[in-house]
Amino acid sequence: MEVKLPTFDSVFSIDCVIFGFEAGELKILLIERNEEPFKDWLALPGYIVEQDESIDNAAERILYELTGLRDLHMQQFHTFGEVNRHPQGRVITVAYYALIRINGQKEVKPVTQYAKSAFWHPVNDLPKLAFDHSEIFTTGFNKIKRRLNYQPIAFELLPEKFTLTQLQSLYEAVMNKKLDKRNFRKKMLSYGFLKELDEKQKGVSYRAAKLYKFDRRKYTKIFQNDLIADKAGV
Amino acid sequence: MEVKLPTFDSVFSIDCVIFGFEAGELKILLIERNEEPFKDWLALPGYIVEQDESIDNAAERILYELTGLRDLHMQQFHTFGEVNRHPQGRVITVAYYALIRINGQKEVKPVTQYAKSAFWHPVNDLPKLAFDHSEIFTTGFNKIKRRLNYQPIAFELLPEKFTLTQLQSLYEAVMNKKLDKRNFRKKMLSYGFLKELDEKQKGVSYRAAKLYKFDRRKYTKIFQNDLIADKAGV
DNA sequence: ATATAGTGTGTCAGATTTACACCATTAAAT
DNA sequence: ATTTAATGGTGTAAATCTGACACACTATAT
Repeated sequence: MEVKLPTFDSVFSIDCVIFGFEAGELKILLIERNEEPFKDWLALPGYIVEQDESIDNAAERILYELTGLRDLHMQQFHTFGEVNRHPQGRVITVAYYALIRINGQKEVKPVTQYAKSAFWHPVNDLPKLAFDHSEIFTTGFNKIKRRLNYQPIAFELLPEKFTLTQLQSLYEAVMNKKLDKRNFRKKMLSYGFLKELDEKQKGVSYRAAKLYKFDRRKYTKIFQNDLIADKAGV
Repeated sequence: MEVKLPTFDSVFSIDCVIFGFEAGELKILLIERNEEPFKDWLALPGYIVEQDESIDNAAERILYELTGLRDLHMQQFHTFGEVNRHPQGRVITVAYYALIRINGQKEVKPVTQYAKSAFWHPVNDLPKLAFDHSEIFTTGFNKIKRRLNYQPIAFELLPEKFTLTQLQSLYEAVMNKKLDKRNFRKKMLSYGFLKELDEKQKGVSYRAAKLYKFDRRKYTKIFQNDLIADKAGV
C-alpha cells in the first residue's frame, strides 16, 4: 500500500539524532514508524517542516511530537539532499542532533500517530534504519565525537551532579577507547570549569566518589577568547 | 517591480561562499544581482535547486551559471531556514563553501542573466549583502578558520607551487594574526606532506625562495588513522 | 574482621610549543 | 664595483603538555 505525499513540489523534513547516556552506554532515540513508506521500520525521529515555522522550531516541534521530549538544545549538523533518498518524492532533510540526560526523563513516547513507539537504543548495535537514516546517524555520531574534544557537550549527557568516573566512562563510550584515569582527572580538573561539591555519591556499596558540577559561567569566561561564534556550535 | 517566485510550496536554494587568495588577501566571490528581489544588490552566488538534481550537484551547477567556475570541491556547511529570510516566500537555503586558486583562473563571469557581474572582494571590507548573506558569509568564514587547523584546505587556495612564506601569509590572513616564521616552517615541514621542489620562485627582485608542493598522497597516508570519514569534511 | 569494589593521588621521560636574532642571497640603484 | 633594499633561511633553550605507570584509602556488605 502506498500513501501519497502531499503534493508539494519540494518537501523539507527534519531528522533528529538524539543521544543519551545510560548504564555506561551511549544510546540514541529511535521510533517505530506507523506510516508508509517504511511502515513498521525503525527510524530516526523526523517529519515534515511546515510552511510557517523555521527549521529550528520545526526540529523542536517534530521531536516533541514523536518522542514527547521538549526544550532540548538541538544543533543542526548536515543536510541530506540526494534526489532519491525518499521513495515517494523529493524530500530534502536537515539533520539535527541533541544530547540529553536520560535519567530523570519521563519515559519517551510519541504524542502523534505517526510513530507507534519511541525508545532508546545503544549506538553500538543499531539495526537497519528506514530511508538513509543509518547514514544520517553515522554523520551525526562522527560530529559529536569530534566536538567532544573542544566543546562542553559531555555535561549535557550526564546528570547535573556527576562523578569523575562517570565523566570518564562517557568519554570512553563516545570515543570507544580506554583512557588513563589519572591523566583524565588531572586534565579535566586543570581546565577549571568543574565545581567540586560538598556532596558524595549515594547508594553505592563501596567508597563513595565526590560529586562535581559543570560550571558554565566559568567555562565561557575561560574560553571566550577561543570561541568563534558560529551557528554550528563552532 | 516584483517578480513572483515560481509557485512552489517550498523552495530550496543554494548559496556559495567561494574563497580565494590574492595579493596577500583573502577574498570571496560576489555577484551583482540582476533580478528582484534585491536587484542590483551584491550577493553571494546562489539560486534555486531543481527537482531532479541533488543539492551537491545543484551547488556545482549554480556556481557555474553565476560565475563560470567549474569543478570546485564544494563543501556544505550550514542550512538557513528562517521563515522570513526571503521577502517573497519560503526559501530554505543550503550554504556551501569552496576554496580556489584565483591566479590562473580565467576571469569569473556569469553565464546566465541572473547576475550582471561576478568579482572577487576582500573579506575584510565586505559591503552589506542581499538577504541574510552577510550572516551566511560569517558562518562560513568561521568554519574555514577552524578547519584550517586540522584539514589541508590552505593548499586549495595557493598555486600548485608555492613558497613557505606564501603559505604562512595565507594562514595569517585567515587567522588574522602574525605567526613566527621559524616555528611555522619547522612545524609545516615536520608534517612531512610538503614536497620540496628543485625549483625556485621567479621574477622577484630579492633572493628567490624554494618552491613546495602539497603531496596529497603522503597527507592521506600520514593522517588516515586520525580521519573520521564524515560528510562534512570531518 | 575481612573481603570487595571502586576512589583518589604523583612523578618522570619524552614530545611539543614558544620565544627569540642574525647571516645569506638576489636584483636594483648608485 | 659597491651599496641598498627586500626577503630567505636557519637553531637553541625554556616552558608546557602528554603519556605511562601502581598503590594505599574508604565505604559497604557479610
